[in-house]
Amino acid sequence: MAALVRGEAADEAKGQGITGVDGKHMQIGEVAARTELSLRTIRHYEETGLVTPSARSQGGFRLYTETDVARLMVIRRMKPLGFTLDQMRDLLDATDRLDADAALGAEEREALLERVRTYQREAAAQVEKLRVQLSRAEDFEGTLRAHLEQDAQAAGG
Amino acid sequence: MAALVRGEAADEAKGQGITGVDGKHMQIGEVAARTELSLRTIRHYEETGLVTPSARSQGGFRLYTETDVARLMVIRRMKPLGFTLDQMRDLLDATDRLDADAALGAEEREALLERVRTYQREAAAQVEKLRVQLSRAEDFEGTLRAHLEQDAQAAGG
DNA sequence: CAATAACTCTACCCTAACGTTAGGGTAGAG
DNA sequence: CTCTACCCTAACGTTAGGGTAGAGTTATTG
Repeated sequence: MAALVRGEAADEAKGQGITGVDGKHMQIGEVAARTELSLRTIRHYEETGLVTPSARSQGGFRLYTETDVARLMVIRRMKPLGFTLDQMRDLLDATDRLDADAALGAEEREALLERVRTYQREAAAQVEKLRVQLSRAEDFEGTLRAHLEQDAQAAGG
Repeated sequence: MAALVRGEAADEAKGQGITGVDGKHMQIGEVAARTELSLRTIRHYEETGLVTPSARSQGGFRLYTETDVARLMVIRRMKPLGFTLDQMRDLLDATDRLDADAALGAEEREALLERVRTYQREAAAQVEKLRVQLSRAEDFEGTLRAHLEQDAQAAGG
């Protein structure tokens, strides 16, 4: 099991001031606090089929498990890679099915793997882009600071 | 002069297969190639008042100078910092006016400097965010690769 | 059993920064 | 002319949410 998304750590939750409706499920607000994602974002992820809450309350409140939260965390890590939500859904689907392991035709299995490999390559490429962006940003920030210092000189001298 | 945007390097341009309509101006396509920005993006920057081409041809083609290109390059470096186009316009306005140097009331001058300083602080903060994102991205990419390797094992063993 | 605070729901409109057509004009070579 | 390679405007589409309204739900307290 090398699941991208792992859950079932509900035990740990109890001890932490977590209001857990029934100790196993939590409402969207708590999930938002823990993932640092907005309510709107989390709902949006559901709208686009990225993360569906494991349950709903009688009154219709979304109820999430630790697994759901873990999945959201994965998505949060993916975000900087610039994937669209659709791509993320696609990738998570693939890894989910690979992890379900069980009985997959060798052919289907290979197809899934190839899909994941493609994303991995794209991810690597994006990491490179991020590096470039970071250095450009640093560069700019430096220029800006230099500009200020130099300008302060102009004023003082 | 520590201008954020510098131009007037038209000399260097001549030697480089640049079609320069009249040696001093170039059309949008060439600008796009040199800045690695899309035509749409460049036009959009004009729509929002970020970079106005220095001239137009008889027929209405946008004509850019080296200075314009330099300005676009600055913007490109700013992009990863997550500023909005409005903020960039604002900042470029400020630095432009500071560089025009000449006669600025000490008061106005200080106001401009403070504006720039604010952006500089925000830039620094964003650089930090970018670092976090980069590390999250690397992290994810690594996880994904590990996942694949591990999965290859599962298949082989 | 209210009442109430705190939270959540759906539905819908709004935004930024472009992408993407569609339909048409321009520059310059042959 | 006519071709080809560019360029133009106008306008709607897309992505990833933000914000708000109006109404319902849960948990708590008297």
